[in-house]
Amino acid sequence: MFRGQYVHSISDNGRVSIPAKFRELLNVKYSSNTIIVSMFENCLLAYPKIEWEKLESKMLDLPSFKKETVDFERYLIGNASECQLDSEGRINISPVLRKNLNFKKSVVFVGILTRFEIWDEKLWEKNRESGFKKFQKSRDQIDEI
Amino acid sequence: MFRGQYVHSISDNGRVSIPAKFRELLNVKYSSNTIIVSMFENCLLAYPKIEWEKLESKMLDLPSFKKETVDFERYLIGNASECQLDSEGRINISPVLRKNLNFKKSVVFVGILTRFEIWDEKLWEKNRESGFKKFQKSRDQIDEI
DNA sequence: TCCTATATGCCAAAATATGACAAAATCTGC
DNA sequence: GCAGATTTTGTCATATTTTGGCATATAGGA
Repeated sequence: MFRGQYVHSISDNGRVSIPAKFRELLNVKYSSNTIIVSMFENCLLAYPKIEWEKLESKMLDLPSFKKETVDFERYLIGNASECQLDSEGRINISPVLRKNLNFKKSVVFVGILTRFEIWDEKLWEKNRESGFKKFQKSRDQIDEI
Repeated sequence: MFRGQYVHSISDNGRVSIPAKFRELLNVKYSSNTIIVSMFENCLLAYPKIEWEKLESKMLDLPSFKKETVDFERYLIGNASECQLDSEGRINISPVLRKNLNFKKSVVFVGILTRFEIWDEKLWEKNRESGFKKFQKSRDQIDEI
């Protein structure tokens, strides 16, 4: 499972290396070094290809011209890109995504079970306080655990 | 699958190159460099020929005198045109379509699984905020995922 | 038929992505 | 705390993609 936080720097042309722990998981558990990166709220969202394809196959069954489908897919698929890790475990993040999320010098990788997020470091730091508050609030909503 | 966003500039006479990633998919998966381009909401909608034909055959099954069918088909089929990519992977967009959609300097290609959209960049940027809101809303509607 | 506007083909420059290598930084076991 | 191993980062060369320019072809309108 993806877990924990790692801060990495990102080069001028958008290259950034995936944490070694995450790479190992991709190798061992998913036997693949392909991930799909898309946008979410204020951060990138990355899935191992197999996990992502589960999502896509569900989307293919949706009525393709219905407004909700289009809005959903235009955002989630329209911002997605497939990345192969290179020989040193790096990926490229497209100019569009970097611009949207205001990626500057460093980014934070946040592991979340079957996926991980990528945040601009500054924004991540800024949200730390409110993140804690949101966590406190969420505790009361989550009855299943 | 078509995924992600690419910004390309469009020449004065309406020539624009299809993103390399999309071209590769056309080659590898569809073994064809023919696409069908039609109009959609504020943007163009493009399908590989095979996908377009699937769509057409589904339409043939619709009740052909029903008002919704006629309205739907008249718009989607009536605006469609077939394009071959040239040797550098470019297509031409007719003056009529460019005028309708107000295509100026740059356009954005948005991959959506079996098809892709083409937007005027300015308009796409203007809609980014509301696009995110629509995505947030649609998440609640799409309970399969 | 000729003229104009648009479409097409070809070439090459500019911009961008990719791959390989090595230096720097960090982690690990002792 | 140290030595060796691993990980992360920076740099440069190369390949690919995108763009612009120009010449030619084609079609439609006067």
